[in-house]
Amino acid sequence: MSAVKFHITTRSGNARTGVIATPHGPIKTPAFIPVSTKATVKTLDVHDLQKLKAPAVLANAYHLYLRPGPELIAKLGGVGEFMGWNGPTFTDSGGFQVFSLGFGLEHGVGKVANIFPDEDLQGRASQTRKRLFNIDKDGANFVSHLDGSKHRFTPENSIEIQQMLGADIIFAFDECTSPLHGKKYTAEAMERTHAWAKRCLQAWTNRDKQGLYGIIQGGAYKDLRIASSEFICALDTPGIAIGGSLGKSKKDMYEIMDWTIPVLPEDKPRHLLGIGEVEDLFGASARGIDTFDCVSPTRNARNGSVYIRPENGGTAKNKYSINIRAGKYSQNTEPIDPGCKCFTCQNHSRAYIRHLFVSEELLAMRLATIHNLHFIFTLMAEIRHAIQQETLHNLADNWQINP
RNA sequence: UCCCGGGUAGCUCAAUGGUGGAGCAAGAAGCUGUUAACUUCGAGGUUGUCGGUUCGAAUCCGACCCCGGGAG
Repeated sequence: MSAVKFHITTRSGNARTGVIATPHGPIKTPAFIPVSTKATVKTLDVHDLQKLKAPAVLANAYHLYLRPGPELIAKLGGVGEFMGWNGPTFTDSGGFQVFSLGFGLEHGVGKVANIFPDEDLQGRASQTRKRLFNIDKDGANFVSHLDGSKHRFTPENSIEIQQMLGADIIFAFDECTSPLHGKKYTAEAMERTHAWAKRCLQAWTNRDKQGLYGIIQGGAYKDLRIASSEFICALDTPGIAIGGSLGKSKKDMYEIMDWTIPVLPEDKPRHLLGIGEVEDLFGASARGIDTFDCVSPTRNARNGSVYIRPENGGTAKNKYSINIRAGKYSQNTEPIDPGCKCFTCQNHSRAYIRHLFVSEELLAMRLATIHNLHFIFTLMAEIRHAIQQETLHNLADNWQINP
């Protein structure tokens, strides 16, 4: 008996709408899942999340393992119960931290294009910091970023931790690579991820309560992506995630999706890890992605970057957000995004939000987070509606996007 | 009126004869499975004014202006 079931409700081209049934309720797809790394969507409480109609939240095994510990969370009823959230929950495996606190920390890079296409590892040498994770064949040793204590993750204990955390959807322990990794290393990491995925499948015993997603790797290499897709799909997990490096540009990212998605079975939910920005949500939904998670809306909100529709004052370079700290908003009485129905825009001006940011008032981050998540959830609802109406291209045109 | 101290970036202050700096503020950019209320960057100056000494003055000298404190 599978804990996670998916059925498609409509199709339009490669895009589809559907419902993922979880033990804590349904998720209408395509859906954006906000990140609640340490069992909180930063600055918000669960009442906010309910009012915003967050479809689910995604917490993190590495962070919750270090603090407060999976035993405690298990004892207190699992991560959802612990944080007072009664909707669906996901946990990430800690695989991303193997990368972000290992290679990523050492070289100052992420999984997507935050470098110039011709920049290489040499050019990044000045940004090196000491890595906290060291990977090996069977897992990864790491030192806690909190207190320097030594720990080890393996596929088996990642799954065990995630079973203790008790989220509805859990992810295989994988190795994420960066756009800076060459094909040889990316292939090694992929093979390791495949071996680990089999071990995760073995270790996954709580099948009637939690659904496991396998994770496809392969970087920006077509043959690797296809091979990885075939391998992971053959494991027959309840869901499939696309992880790893998504290249050095949005074009690369879409290319990777175009290689990968045709290999995937129609009847399983597809999660795109760590994406997205506004354009990405269109492009990936149009290609048949069902769920996303990303820190971008919440982190950007806390850093003063708030989302707007393109007609409301964006620049050619940045059509979908403004920097609300900018001096030019000091007397601006409009809401962040005119027409937005969120609490923040219904009640407060750009001038006030700017003042709160400039004054380093905590409310700034909360109001901005409410806005950005409302914006993204509204966008996802529009995308679902457009898929149902077969008008996704019109919607994209309205948003000045070529997905 | 006299005495003392001071006047350098928006603010608080360094620099004691040898190319005027810092912190904060202000400005801009960035952030994609959160080590992130984070990171990066640029700009900003006739050193109160006028004169003098000196190869060279924020620095020494004189006058004046302004601020603070004290005396009468």
